[in-house]
Amino acid sequence: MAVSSILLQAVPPFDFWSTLQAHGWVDLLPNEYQAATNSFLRIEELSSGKVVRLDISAGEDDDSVPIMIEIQHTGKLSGADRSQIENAVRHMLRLDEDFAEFYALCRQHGRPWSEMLPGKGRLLRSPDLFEDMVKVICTTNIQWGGTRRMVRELVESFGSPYPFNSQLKAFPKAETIAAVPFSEFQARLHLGYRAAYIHTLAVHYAEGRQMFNDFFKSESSSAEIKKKLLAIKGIGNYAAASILMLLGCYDEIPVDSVFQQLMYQKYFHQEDFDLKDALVIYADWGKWKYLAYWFDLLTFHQMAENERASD
DNA sequence: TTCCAGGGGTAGA
DNA sequence: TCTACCCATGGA
Repeated sequence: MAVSSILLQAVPPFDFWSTLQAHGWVDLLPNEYQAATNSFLRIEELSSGKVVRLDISAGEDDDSVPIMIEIQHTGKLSGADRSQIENAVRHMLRLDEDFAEFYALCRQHGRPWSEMLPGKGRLLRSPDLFEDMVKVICTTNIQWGGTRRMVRELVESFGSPYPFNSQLKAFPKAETIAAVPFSEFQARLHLGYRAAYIHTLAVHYAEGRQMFNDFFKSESSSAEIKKKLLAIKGIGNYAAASILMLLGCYDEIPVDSVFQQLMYQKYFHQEDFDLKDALVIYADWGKWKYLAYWFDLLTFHQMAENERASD
């Protein structure tokens, strides 16, 4: 086994821990949170075919936050391999996104947003859009434990194994799933009615990867991207808002049971409400609605947790 | 055993 | 645009 390393610099303010913990993505394979070191590992299949293990952690510094990537691999990493790993981690941690405008809005709003510390607000994502789209479909109409199970089944059944520990696998490529007959794909996993959505997505993604990657182009408005997302079977309003967030567009709220529960408990005093009235609550956040809602949700749960602890 | 989850597709109004 | 109904699966 060979070990290499890459050091990145995150421009402050940057909060590594909250980026990992802000939503559940760090707990979905092939990511694995390492609580003892406040880091996470990830098995990544590179374009060169190498399957490597990444251990990603962060240090403390006043001027910049060093992001350390330890890479365990076979043979020698090429320049292209190293570049791909660096870009993947930059993308996952959103090192190139600028949240200054959001932080300024937080300071203008009252609590809880005024307590938003700069550096927070980022939500971890996957290096590849296909992985994030599949994972979002796996969050629909199921509890979180079911999402973790379905993603685990996908990785264990179709992911490329890490050469030094075949128990560890990368997230399956769209091409890999597309090459499996649907009947076999459906039989080997327990995805319910989502099996057809995910298999069809894999086929289309493998055929037209560039079309999906065009979602990242800045000239596409989030409304245009949303329209394209809604045309994909298995993706409705909730999933589209979630995928837009993962793409870096925060202007749509993912209306699901979690959102409804927050509205019911915090804003409508345990009474029925109209969805339009609920969405008005975040209307003045413009293109930052998702982050405003998500921080509201996290702090509401944190306060409830604190109250339980003090009882 | 029943209910429903970090919903979505479809048909019909 | 809105509503009713159906969809697989497994945890609570």
